[in-house]
Amino acid sequence: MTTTKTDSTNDSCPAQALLKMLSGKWKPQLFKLATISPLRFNTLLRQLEGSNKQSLSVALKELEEAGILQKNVIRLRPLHIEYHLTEKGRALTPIFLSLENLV
Amino acid sequence: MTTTKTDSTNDSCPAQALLKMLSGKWKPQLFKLATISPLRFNTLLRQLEGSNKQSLSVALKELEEAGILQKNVIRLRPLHIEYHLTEKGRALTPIFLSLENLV
DNA sequence: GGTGGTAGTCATCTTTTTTTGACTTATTGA
DNA sequence: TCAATAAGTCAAAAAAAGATGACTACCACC
Repeated sequence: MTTTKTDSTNDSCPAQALLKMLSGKWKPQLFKLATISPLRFNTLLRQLEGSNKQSLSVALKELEEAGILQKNVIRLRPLHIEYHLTEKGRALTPIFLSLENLV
Repeated sequence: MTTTKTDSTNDSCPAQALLKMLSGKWKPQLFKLATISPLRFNTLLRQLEGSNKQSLSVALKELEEAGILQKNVIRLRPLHIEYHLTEKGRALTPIFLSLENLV
């Protein structure tokens, strides 16, 4: 069984999944904020007007699954969680900036 | 009427619209194919398995409106139309490739 | 044992995107 | 003028993404 099925959706375009993931609602903002400082859930919820728990939760989880953000639990009084850029996330930063410059 | 409304969706993230546009279904493939040779409608329809007229039509139109592709009418026997990269589209190419290398 | 803060989940509803299939326009060669 | 090919459009349905509001878990302090 060699390659019989032509999966034109993904085969030909490795960037597709990454692009789609990056472009989901709130994701570009989250990524950009993360290049500045680690993210915290309720802070984001207040910061990003019009956002909501569910969407942020999903967005953060997907950025995490894509290996762009990493979750850190911080044992403080009311228990904090911080999301910060991974190495892959940092590698993405200059690409993101050149995209912005193109606009 | 100065800026009263805080449009946090776009203000803070110039790349967002471009990312969203680029990530629509079929768009990354169309872009990538266009970096190789000009695109033709029915050829794409056969080439991209699972695609359909409507989606390709919309995708091509949006890539055109975004200034990435340009439409050329070629007066041949059954009338051909070619979509080719604009300068902006060519500027995007290296960014696209670095995205692919990141995956 | 009740209150308050952080960080969520869950079911449901709404909105946006994508697909389907029938129909349209333009040109040309027989 | 009829058939064939290229390049679409349009209305409707289906699927995916996003929003809403209620609820949960964990800890600490009073």
